[in-house]
Amino acid sequence: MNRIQHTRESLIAMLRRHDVNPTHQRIEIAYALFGHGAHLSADQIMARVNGRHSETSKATVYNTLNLFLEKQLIREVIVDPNKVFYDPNTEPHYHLYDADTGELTDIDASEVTISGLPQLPAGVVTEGVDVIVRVRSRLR
Amino acid sequence: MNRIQHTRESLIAMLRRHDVNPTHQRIEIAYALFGHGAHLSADQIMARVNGRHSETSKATVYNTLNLFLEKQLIREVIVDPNKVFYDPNTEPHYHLYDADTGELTDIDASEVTISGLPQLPAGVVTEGVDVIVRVRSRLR
DNA sequence: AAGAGGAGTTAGACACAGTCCAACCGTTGC
DNA sequence: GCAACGGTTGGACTGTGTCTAACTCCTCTT
Repeated sequence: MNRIQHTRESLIAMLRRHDVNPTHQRIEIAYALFGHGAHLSADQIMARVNGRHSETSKATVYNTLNLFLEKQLIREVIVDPNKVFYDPNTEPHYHLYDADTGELTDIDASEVTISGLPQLPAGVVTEGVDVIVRVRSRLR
Repeated sequence: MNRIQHTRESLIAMLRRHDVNPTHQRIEIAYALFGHGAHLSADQIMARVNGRHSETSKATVYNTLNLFLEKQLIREVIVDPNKVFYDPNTEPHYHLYDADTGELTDIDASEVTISGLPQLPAGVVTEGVDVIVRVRSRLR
């Protein structure tokens, strides 16, 4: 996995490239998301951003995440009924979800091929194909 | 698509086969789910069951859906961040989700092949593979 | 027939993710 | 200095889903 080193400057440049005004809070949130390549939920991001003292409000976190989504900086991963994960990796790839630990891992798309998907009706545009491999680690 | 005709008796038999005590409410909910082959959310099921007069409480609907899940009568489909769909079809198959209409359609699994999924770590058991083709019908 | 017991159901309170809104803040331009 | 505007904020609000303690219904026993 190619982990990129993100400096404050490279993050700002990235925001600018995606037409996002780099404010203090947005840089903090971008740092939380891109700093570690992990998949985080909104509340985990809040916790990271407000680590020492509370600095950024819940509204801003949600506003920013939705802005990042819109501007295609990040991706939404819907695997758990009670929280959405945000994925800093926008390259096409798939996911492995462990329902017991709640951990979400990437699967490289280049290794996987899907064939035989049906023709879509006219006027319909594909947004993407999500593949989620669901596993359990704990015995039951 | 093979649509099966469900009589009250066949539903009761089905519940029994899956080790579920067939009470009045459970039969009603099973009827709502299996009567039409559609994917419904909990509130849609509530609306169907309580069509004329309110008969079944929210708690019972959720209890029953979770019981059905546990007993493998139905499957959960997580595609929308703010509601879970319940799928009466437990055969392996995939889904097409239209984010604009909120409609969820089946894709026959026999036509689709996925190859190249990575080896899983030891002690981890695959629960299933979800494939969701996300589309938009509305122009933006 | 009466009562005990257990499974199932219920209303309503609750938990929690996410949205909305109106007030506020900070920067820029004049 | 001050207007304007984008961004942020707390707090109220919404909607799914869970919890709980009381209640109903059915069956079994005597």
